[in-house]
Amino acid sequence: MAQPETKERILDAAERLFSDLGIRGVSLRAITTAARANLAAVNYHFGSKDELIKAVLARRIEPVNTVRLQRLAELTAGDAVAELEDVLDALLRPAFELASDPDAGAFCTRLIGRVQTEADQTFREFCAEQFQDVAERFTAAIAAACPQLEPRELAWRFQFMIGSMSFTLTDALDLHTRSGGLCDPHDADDATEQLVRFAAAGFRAPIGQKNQAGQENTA
Amino acid sequence: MAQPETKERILDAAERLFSDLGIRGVSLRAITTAARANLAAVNYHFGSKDELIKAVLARRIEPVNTVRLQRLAELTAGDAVAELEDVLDALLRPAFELASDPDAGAFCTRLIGRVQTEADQTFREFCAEQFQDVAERFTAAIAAACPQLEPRELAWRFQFMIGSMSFTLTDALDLHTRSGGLCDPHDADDATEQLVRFAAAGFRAPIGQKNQAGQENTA
DNA sequence: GCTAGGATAAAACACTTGTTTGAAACAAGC
DNA sequence: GCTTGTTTCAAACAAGTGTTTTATCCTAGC
Repeated sequence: MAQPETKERILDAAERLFSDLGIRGVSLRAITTAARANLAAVNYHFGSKDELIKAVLARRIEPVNTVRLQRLAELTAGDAVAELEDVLDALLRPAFELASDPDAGAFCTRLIGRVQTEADQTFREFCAEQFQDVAERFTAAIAAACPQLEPRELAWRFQFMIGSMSFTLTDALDLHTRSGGLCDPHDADDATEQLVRFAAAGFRAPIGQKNQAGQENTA
Repeated sequence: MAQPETKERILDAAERLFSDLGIRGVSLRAITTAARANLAAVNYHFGSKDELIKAVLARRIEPVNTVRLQRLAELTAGDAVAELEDVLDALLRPAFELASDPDAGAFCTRLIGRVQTEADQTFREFCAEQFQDVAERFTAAIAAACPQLEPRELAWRFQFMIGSMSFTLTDALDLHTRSGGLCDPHDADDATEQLVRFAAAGFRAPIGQKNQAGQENTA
């Protein structure tokens, strides 16, 4: 084997291009050119473009989810009930830390966040599968930390929190310039603490009286 | 003019297909076939595929933003300071109501939510432009309703709320089945009230003591 | 030195893409 | 009836797509 770098050069280039132009907006020729590799290298090393995409995603998602579950396991060791803020921190911080990684962070989280809402069912499901276990365990931990929270509200609010995270990871709406430089989504500590505080308050919000169809709410 | 329906049939078909397969994942041939129109009809009526996409987006976004601003104007008439929940309701409900529209709702909001995070800069900017005015006015109204909220926290939390909304509108993570049928993102009343309550609590959350880089937070 | 086998290279493959063309169909105006 | 302008249609266009093929390079192993 001459240099095992080619495979990784392709992964890096693909990751970067995907995050800029979207999964379907990047051709193999663009990837191989950026990676200084031959066009056929992708099919040789990965089999197909779809397999390359999955490899790009898995390379980043797996470590993040591993850290998440590890931190959660520490928090709930010995049947302890973890503090809500700590649970949320364990879920959110690994993602934002990846985003602040100067190497590939910005690229790949923009990509991951994007794939979750992207049209292509193939990769949305691929990511959802990878996330399912994490979602279930953290939902349970949040439920334990908020015993008064109804399952319905828990599901809603979990959805909102993941949406906040995902949206911020994609750099959508360009928070940095929109805030006049006040907020930096790539500051992992700040982003995590801001969202932990926001979401924790949301989870602890009182439940509405009416549980079915409702009229206008006027405070 | 034989039947002015062709143009709208194309818009409808495009909207539906875009929401299912993504903007770039749909060919003009697929659109015109679904619309029972000739391939050349798109270029004839809209000029190009890009212009068709913008037309699809604008047709739905404009009315929603109009309603939003109208409702906000009513709330703040006479320099009144609106209640936070009412401001959030005015921003969120029109979007979720569109999503619950049995005609085109589900399709187009999935599309709109998706475009915000989609890679293609062209249409992300197009949507951001349409949303900028709304964002500025509602940010100001929220600031007025939460006088104690620092601009930095306000910007973060506004981002989180829009992310929650966008993510839910796209049907990401499939909340409906994930919650075992408990939550229905297409129930406009429920979705609005759930997010209003969640976000309002988030906006009212206390601000962290430390404003720069932080160590682990242990409650 | 020579040879196997993994890695790279250039070229062609069959196919889809958005767009354009030129003719046909159609309604309305005089 | 003829013309006018709008709309529809089938066909072709040039360009770009993922994939496959065939040959060449290069390094290890003997």
